[in-house]
Amino acid sequence: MTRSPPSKLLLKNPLLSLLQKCRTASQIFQIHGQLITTNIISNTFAASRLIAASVVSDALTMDYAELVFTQIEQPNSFICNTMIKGYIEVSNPHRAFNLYSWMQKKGVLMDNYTYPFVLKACGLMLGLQEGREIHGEVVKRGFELDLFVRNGLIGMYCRCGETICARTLFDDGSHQKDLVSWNSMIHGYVRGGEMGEAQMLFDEMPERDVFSWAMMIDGYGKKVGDIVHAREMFDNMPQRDLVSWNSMIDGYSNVGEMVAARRLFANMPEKNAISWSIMIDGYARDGNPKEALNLFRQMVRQGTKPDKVSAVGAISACAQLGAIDQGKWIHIYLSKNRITLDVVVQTALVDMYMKCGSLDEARKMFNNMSERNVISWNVMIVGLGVNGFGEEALELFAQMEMEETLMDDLTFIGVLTACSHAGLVIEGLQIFNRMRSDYRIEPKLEHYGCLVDLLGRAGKLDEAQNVIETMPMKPNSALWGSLLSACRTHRNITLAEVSLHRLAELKEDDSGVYVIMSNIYAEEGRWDGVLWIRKLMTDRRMMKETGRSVIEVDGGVEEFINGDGSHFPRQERDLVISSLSKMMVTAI
DNA sequence: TTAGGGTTAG
Repeated sequence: MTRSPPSKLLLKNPLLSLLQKCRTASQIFQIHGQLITTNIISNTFAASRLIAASVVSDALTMDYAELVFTQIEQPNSFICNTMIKGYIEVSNPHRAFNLYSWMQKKGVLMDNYTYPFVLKACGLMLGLQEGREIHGEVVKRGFELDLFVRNGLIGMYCRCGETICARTLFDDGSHQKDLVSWNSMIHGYVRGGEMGEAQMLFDEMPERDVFSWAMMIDGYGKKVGDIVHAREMFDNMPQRDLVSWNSMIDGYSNVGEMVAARRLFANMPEKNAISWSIMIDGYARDGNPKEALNLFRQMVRQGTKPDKVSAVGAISACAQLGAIDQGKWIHIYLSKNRITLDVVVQTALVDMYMKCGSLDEARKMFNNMSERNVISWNVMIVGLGVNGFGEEALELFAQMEMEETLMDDLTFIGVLTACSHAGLVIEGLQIFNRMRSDYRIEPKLEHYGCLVDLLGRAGKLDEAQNVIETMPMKPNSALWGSLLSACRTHRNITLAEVSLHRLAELKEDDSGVYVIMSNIYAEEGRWDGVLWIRKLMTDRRMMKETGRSVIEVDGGVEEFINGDGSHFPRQERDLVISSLSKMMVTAI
């Protein structure tokens, strides 16, 4: 390919003007073909247009742009800038930065467009060191006078948490500032939860736009949970846009105020998929998966196309409810509507299938994943563990080791839980001991909890007690509770009483704890103990927590509450129970 | 001679 200046003829070339209007992949393919046939592609300007069109198009991946890019012998700055921008858009800041380094190596001159892009890439990959080097380069080449570049620098420092460096640039009076400079700086403070600083700048700034307001609402609502100030901002905002409504609703949802969130959601002038996602996720997190699913169904009915995020919320609601049919329905819906099943959605599906007990589906999904992150592995290991497939969980853990996949503390909670459910005491102990030495992960309270559970279930009660008493941090009620349960299984009254005593000291002796203790006494025929506990519970007016369960009935979710006979006529219910009991007896 | 920087959800 040769480099040639664009002739007047080329500028007017209908193919190139058409390219700017192209949005679909097939349109771009067609023009690409014609550019090759006519050899117009050998012109750098024409190739730039093609790259720009493919980067802008939603239908094409960066792979396609890369394909065109690699065929250009001497890419100019424009082409490189467009590629860097494309990489940022598809959240691949590392490739963006690599291309910048490549430009340096090849001697492609950076211009005032290159720096804002590549600085954003540095901010996104938290590459402070790289950002600093570029800052030096910018100063050396005199680009710090460019407002876009300066704002790029401020943004980069803010993203990397260096608000002080950013502020120095911001406060430098010898250069002009604009609304974006102010907003970038405020955003930096908001990210770090420094709402006082953010507020001061907000009050000082000469003009504000919807960005400024939305950031403050988000900062107060989500970052620091100060819902009162967030609402004040929202109420004072001159012209609310969709984003500010979403931010405010998200703020409420974040602090668990779902009633207030729902009220705003109902009153908002227009909704998008994000508004629905916030509510679905909010309900799912707030322990109301039933309502999360209702909203998801409503969203589909009302014609808002769910995206990946809203689907993940709904899938996790299904997982909480064990609503396998609806989970499958969402899975099919996503495939039918060509919504990409990325690693997050796939992981949510694996988790859902696991929690619903469909292990084969979960395995199939996991095995077919082209990309896995640490969460995907964790979900699989935990799922196998709690479903009693401890050995398989250990195999996966070994596979992770072999593939040198990054592990985190949840991985160890998963694998230790798996060992404990499967009675793999020696394996569990070995893994626990290797946490610090081999993986540099400091065992937390939860890991000690797993260890106590592992030993307790295996009947090694003294060793479990020893762990609790010698561990480096203060044991919590879950640990003593776990030991108490183990004492019940292995009939150890003395240690059970010690555990109960410790739980009482921690003021965590709720009704559940006493019910277990009472059962232990009863199983040993210690009726004096049973009476003592019963009296204690009555004196303290302790109530047993109401038992609840949910099942799927004809595509809906039904909740059953212990003692509430309103669902079925009593006779019918008794009939079902007795036939189920018979089936179970026959099965055994 | 094509383009640019600052908000929202896992």
